[in-house]
Order: sequence, then structure tokens, then C-alpha cells
Amino acid sequence: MTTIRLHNTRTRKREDFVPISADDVRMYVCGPTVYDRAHIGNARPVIVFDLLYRLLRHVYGPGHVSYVRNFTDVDDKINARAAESGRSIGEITAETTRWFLQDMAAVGALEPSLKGAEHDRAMPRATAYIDEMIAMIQDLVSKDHAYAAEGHVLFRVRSYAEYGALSGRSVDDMIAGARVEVAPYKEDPMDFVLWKPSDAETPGWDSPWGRGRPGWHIECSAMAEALLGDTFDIHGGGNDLTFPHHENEIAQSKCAGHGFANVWMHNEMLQVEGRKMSKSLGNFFTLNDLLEQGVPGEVIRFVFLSTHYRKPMDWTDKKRDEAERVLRKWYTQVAGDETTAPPAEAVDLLADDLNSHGVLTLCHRLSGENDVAGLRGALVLLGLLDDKIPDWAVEQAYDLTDVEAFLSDARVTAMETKDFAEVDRIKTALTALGIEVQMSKDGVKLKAPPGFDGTGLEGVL
RNA sequence: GGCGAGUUGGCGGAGUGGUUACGCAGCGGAUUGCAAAUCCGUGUACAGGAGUUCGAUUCUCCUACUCGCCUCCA
Repeated sequence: MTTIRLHNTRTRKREDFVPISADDVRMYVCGPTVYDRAHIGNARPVIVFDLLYRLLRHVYGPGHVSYVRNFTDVDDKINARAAESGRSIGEITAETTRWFLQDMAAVGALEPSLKGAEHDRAMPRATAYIDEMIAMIQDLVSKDHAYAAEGHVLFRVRSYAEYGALSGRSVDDMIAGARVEVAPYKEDPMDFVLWKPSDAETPGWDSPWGRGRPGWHIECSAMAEALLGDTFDIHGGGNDLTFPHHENEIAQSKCAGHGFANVWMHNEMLQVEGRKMSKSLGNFFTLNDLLEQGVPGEVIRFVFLSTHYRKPMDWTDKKRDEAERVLRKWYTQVAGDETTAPPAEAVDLLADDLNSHGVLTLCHRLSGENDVAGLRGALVLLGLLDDKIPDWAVEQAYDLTDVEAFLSDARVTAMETKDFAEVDRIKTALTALGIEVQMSKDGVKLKAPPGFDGTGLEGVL
């Protein structure tokens, strides 16, 4: 069996991956807070961990992998969005969740699944696990790892000696550098909220500490335990979550007596044209914006896969264009073929800490060798190809036979008279329309650009 | 200030203790009426310094620079 090697943030080393149970390999990835469209950066962890999910399914079998990704549907940003828009929270979270799934499906991400369970249980909504969160908080309070104060419940960070191990910082350093306004009810500035009170307008649930809502960190700890058990294999997310989110998850779960995750994986951030994406720089856009502009999801995925997940990735128009050209070529090449197992070399590359770029390089080679089956298998493994070639890459059906004949006739005449003026005129005009003109001994061949509808041809004939 | 990741040819981007991939662009050639497409060929780049070593781009340390995180942003 292929040995997968993964970089573990916890140990800062690339390690052989040994699942707790090869019968059910379990992975948890932090999902979105559903208050708005997913921006392009949100797609990176989704694509990265989708790739890992596909690799795990390939190595251990599709029925032997459990992958959970949550939706955070209780959050102050959602509350704020509801207040400013006048819409209900339920409406906003339902719509945003739908958008998220559509956008991620467009970039080839499989939906998570849980071995032996209903499919949608693998994508838990935080609000469906409030009872589990309350139970976990009660447990932490009973073990003295948490305390109630003024309607809040706070995690006592000093009670967990290992706090900071994942992100490599000491509690004292954190306090020294913290720009935190310390709430008066906190025993220690580093303590974080497990539960907070809700007023009448804010969503809330009854609890031993009064009506309130959970803090963000406890959600993932509770849902991971409920769905994957108290010890599982891989926990993933963007590297901006390493601290404090993942550090806090570890503290909560470990103190509750769970083994929690063995391997921690973090993807690097995404930049746009060399700069951090932000609304103030005007380079902020959503996945949906790109899709609406006609950028195919496969092209977006290709660009993401062309940089290793642990390196910063830059989204540029140049990369987008190049990705489209390459994919169009490959898709044309593998069209009509049957999908077979991916080349072992492709699997090995991916197994080496997800060397997706290496697999793309291999695809270039397979394409050059015209190894259609290998190329197709590799593309399927990468999630760049399903059963059929995407519509945008299918050779355009626009019939140019008449034009080909017309040009061919003119060319035959020109060959005799040695006067190529008319042929050149036609060629130039066709090229201006975006049509690719190929002339050889065998005759004339024309290729219409994507979406060509014949407009402008009357001026040529 | 602390912590983390990164720095490879014109651009993108892999990888390796000892001849550095691959893609794009460029250049040369084949082919073509000319092109396009295709094919062939072509590039002495590994941030700087010190150390370990017979030998380092690859390991260690230091410096510089870039990016991210430091209470809820993937």
C-alpha cells in the first residue's frame, strides 16, 4: 500500500501517515462561517483538503474515509449581517450555505462524507450540536478547566500546561505581545470564551449559565468528537487558524480527556497579483465573481494545484490564462477515452505531502508522450476531470466547412498564380475573428474559438 | 516585540549531499507560399555570510528581505 507522507504542524516535520484505523481514516477540516459569499481565498483549504480526501479514498478505499467539514451558523458576524439587512438569520445562513456548496462543487470539491452515516451528517451545522457543546463545557467546568463568570464560561488557559505547543508560543509571550482589552470577569487575560450570554435580540439557547450561545472554538471540538470520536487522524485548516482557533480546540479537547487529532495540517494563504487580498486594496473578489466572469472552475482548481499548499499562492490573470490553455489542450487529448486507474507515479507524488505541482508536471510529460490513459487517470486523481470533458473545453461545433472550402479554393488558385493576396486577406480576416487557421499540404483546417457563433463571417466570404 | 512560513533562471514553479526538473516567454531549426499548429534543439537560477563535509542549492547557525498570525479572517 502507498505510504502517505504529510507535514505535521504539531511536529514541524514531514511524517509517514499511519491511520488509527485503515478501515476508517478520519479527517476534520474547519468550514466556513456562513454570512457571505466565499471569497477566492476560502477556496484554498477546500481544494487542498479535497485533494487529500481524494488521495485517502484512493489509498484506503472510498468507503474507508470519513471527512467532516462544519458550517458555523452561529456567530456575531451573522447576527450583524441579519441586523443590517433586516433578514432572518436562518435565511442568511441557509442561502450562504447553498452558495458555498455550489461554488465549491464548481471547483471540483467533493462533498464530505462520513463512513456508514447519512451524507449530510458530514457537514454539521453548529446549531445542531448545541447540546454536545453544553455537555462538553460542563465537563470542562467540572474538571476545573473552565469557570463561569457573569453569564460567561471561560476556559482557564493556565490549567493546560501544553497551551501554545501547536503554534510554538508561550503563554507569557502571548500576554506580553497581546493587544487585548481584558474583560473584568477574566481570571487571566489569555482565557477565552466557551459560552457567552445572549440578549433578547440575539440567538440563544438555555444552559446551566443562563440563555446564551457558544464561543467559536468549542464548536469544532464538540462536533469533531460527536462525529469522529475523541481521537482521529487529521485536522486541517488555513494557517491563520493555527492560533488561536486550533490551539484552543486542542486545549479544550485534551482537557476533556480526548486524544483529538494526531496530524495537524495547515495551508498557506492566498494573495492576488502579489498583494494581500483586501477590500481596501480593491483586489477582493469572490469565487462566484470569477465563475460569473466565465472562468471555469477547473481553471481555478488548476491554478490552486500548481502551487504547493504550504507555500503562499498568488492568483494572477496570467496564471489563469495559462491554466485555461493547458487544460483545453489536455481535455481535447483525453476526450472520448475511458477512465482507468491513475499512474502509480501520480499517486506517489501526491502521497509525498500533496505534491500537486509534481503531478501537473507529470501530466505535461504524459501529454507529450500521448499517454492518453495515463493523462486521463492523473487528471481524475487531481479532481480536474470527472466522467466527461467540461463543456467549455469541448471542441466547438460551429460548422466552418463552407469557409474552409472557400479558403481552400482560393489557396489552390493562389498556388497556381503565385498571387497570395486574396488568401492572405481571408486568413487575416479569419484570424481577426479569433479563428485559428492551419494550412498544410493536406489542406485547410479552421478552428473556431470557444463560443463562436458565426458573427463577422459574412464580411470574409 | 514574539511565533510561523518562505526567498530557485525573464516569469511561474518542483526537487536533490556530488551532471538541477517541468511549463510559459525568448532564441535557433524542421515544416509552411508566408504564417499558425506541431516537432526538435537551446538556458551554467538555487537571497547573503559562516560552519559541518572530500563535496551544499540541498544539513546547521547568523543576517537581510517578503508574507502571515498574535481573541473569533481559510
